[in-house]
Amino acid sequence: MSTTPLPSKSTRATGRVTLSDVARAAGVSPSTVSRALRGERAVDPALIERVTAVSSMLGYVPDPAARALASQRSDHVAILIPLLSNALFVDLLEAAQTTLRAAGYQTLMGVTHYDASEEEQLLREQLLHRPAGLLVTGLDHNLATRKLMAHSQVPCVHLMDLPIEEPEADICCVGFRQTEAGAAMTRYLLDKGYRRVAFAAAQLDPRVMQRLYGWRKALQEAGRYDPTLEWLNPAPSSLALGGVIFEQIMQQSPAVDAIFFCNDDLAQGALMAALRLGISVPSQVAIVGFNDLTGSDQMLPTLTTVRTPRAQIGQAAARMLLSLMRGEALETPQLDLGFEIVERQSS
Amino acid sequence: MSTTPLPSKSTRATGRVTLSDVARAAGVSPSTVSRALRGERAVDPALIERVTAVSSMLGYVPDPAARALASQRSDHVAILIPLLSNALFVDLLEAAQTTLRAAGYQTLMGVTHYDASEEEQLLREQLLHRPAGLLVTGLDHNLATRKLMAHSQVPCVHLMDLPIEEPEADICCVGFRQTEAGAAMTRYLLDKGYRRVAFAAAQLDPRVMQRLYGWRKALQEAGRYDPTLEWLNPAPSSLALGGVIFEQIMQQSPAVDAIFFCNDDLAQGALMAALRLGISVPSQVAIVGFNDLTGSDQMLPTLTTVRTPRAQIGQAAARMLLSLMRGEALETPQLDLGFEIVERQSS
DNA sequence: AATCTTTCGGATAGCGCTATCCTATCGGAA
DNA sequence: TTCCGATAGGATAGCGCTATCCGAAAGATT
Repeated sequence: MSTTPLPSKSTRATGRVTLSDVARAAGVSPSTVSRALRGERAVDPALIERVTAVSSMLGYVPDPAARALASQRSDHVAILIPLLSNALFVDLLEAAQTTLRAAGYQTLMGVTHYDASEEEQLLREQLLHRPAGLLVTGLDHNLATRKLMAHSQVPCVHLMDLPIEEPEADICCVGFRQTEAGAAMTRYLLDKGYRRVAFAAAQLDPRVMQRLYGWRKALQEAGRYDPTLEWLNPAPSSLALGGVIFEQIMQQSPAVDAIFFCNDDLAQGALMAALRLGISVPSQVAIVGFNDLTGSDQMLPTLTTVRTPRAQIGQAAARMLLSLMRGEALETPQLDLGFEIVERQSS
Repeated sequence: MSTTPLPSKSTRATGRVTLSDVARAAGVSPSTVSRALRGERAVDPALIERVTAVSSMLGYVPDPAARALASQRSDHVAILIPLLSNALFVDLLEAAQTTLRAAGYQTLMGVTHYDASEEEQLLREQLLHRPAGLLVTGLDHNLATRKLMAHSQVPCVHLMDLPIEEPEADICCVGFRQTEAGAAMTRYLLDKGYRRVAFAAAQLDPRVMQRLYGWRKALQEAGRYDPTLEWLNPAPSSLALGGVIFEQIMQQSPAVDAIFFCNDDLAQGALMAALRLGISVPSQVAIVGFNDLTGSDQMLPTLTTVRTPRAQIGQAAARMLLSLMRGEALETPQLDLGFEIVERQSS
């Protein structure tokens, strides 16, 4: 007998502690280790303890790739958001990721840039990794995307939006009623005595449009709707654009006494423009925004806005997804986290 | 013979088009398909063409999990950044991710919150997925993290920072000289005639400290250094904090005629505070920032700042990493992308 | 012409884990 | 007591791919 028992055929050893190592050391079969560690089926508590002990003693860590290959499910959760340049989505992302990570999942982020076909392509790429779950922003997706989601059988939670119609049982989402929020802010302004309340928007994604509908509804109900009060710009939202839109409105509709911007960045830009132009806010014109983004409480005057529970939405959606992935039934498939009007100096 | 040739033992069929399917259809061996599709070794061009054709006809897509398991390398690239609440890092992330995605890699993002042990833990989790590459912010990491990186053998590029000493051949990074940038901005202010130039900082990460050193050096060279001009606050950076710090400085050191904030968010907060307090910028005191973040050109007055090439850094780092992952030698392992002083109204 | 290299396709053993089937054991019902 | 279903551990065949080893053919060398 030589020192080398077998030629060993240059086996591709990786030096990793494997499940079989644990099984051997614990004197049980690989199946048992696998089941004990995952809490699958019923395993003798004493065995579970022994396996756990041996496993941590050997420093065993399951290989996600092997697990994914064998089970056809990875430990990834895919998340699709429109932009990273909007703090709203970044907050959503961070909250969701933190929650998912604590549960042992890795986040695969995709940025769609509000482009339906880019969204489709991103989803396709993400599905290759057989994610255990899916978080997507909004309820509007092209047909191919919806088919991919349905066909993949991956549990999915939608962010930010709720179905406009009555609850559909088969769709899970966490958000708030954008239309209500738009209407509520508008009513607040009307209640404060403003009579010509303009609505200024950019980006024009579905949620912005819903806020617009809310504004329209509130004005119509008050008998104060006027189409010339709508200022819609499809360009991406930014502070600079807010300033530009503000100047336009002031020039072309001097009778406007309040402007409801669909997002705080536009409103902040408008506030800066007002300072620059020497237009007094709110005495000459009130300015309000949406989302309560960073800095809105630092403006001069401070900005009245709608506070939206982004972090809570991200976290709640992640939790809901975790439930779905565990196969649990949801008590509330459509979760409305509400909003809050934050009154500050600009109105 | 019945219609079922074999009991088939309920084989775990997944319905997926596999590499073997392609091999069979193309009349070659699996090895050849694998090699042809990956461009590995030398394969007859005619065969490559046939394999490619068959593969796309069948709609074959390689399974990343199987690939990762067999090759011990996934198609993930891990990226570690300190925060998502700072637009700087979000820009970095987006640029890197876009570049990596175009090359077929998925990004695994980790947010360290400037916490060394959280960084270590995140890296550990990411390394489980055997990433093909690694992007990390900064050059400062705790020992365990550095060991993990070295031990893992994963190609790594560092972001934002360059080694202070002369180039070290074995470390790859893309960034600019923070110290130089700090000194350059300070010299700019001195050249403009400002005499008591304060430095105000928060967060105090290594890059902020280097800017501080640059400021010190420039002041010392001009014979104007005074320790009471340093305003260092370890709290997280924010607009609100910028306002607070500004008020403090104005109260306690009224002779200061210029303030160099280590980041634009602080400077923006200071500008808003100045408006609120009726302090005129720059005639009473100049305010300058760093990074040229969104909104700095919209302030009143517009903010003088240092423009840093974040998107370019993210992209260049991703490209560098792609080279490393291909095993190519780098011509410039330490890439200095410079900075630019943007003079606006606030100074 | 004979030998030595390269070059390039094929065969196949894993990579580390889970799903599935089997089997032994143990109560409780008949 | 006998039988049956439930319970829980074990054995093992893949999951889909790549790394490695082979070997035949073609070119290079003497």
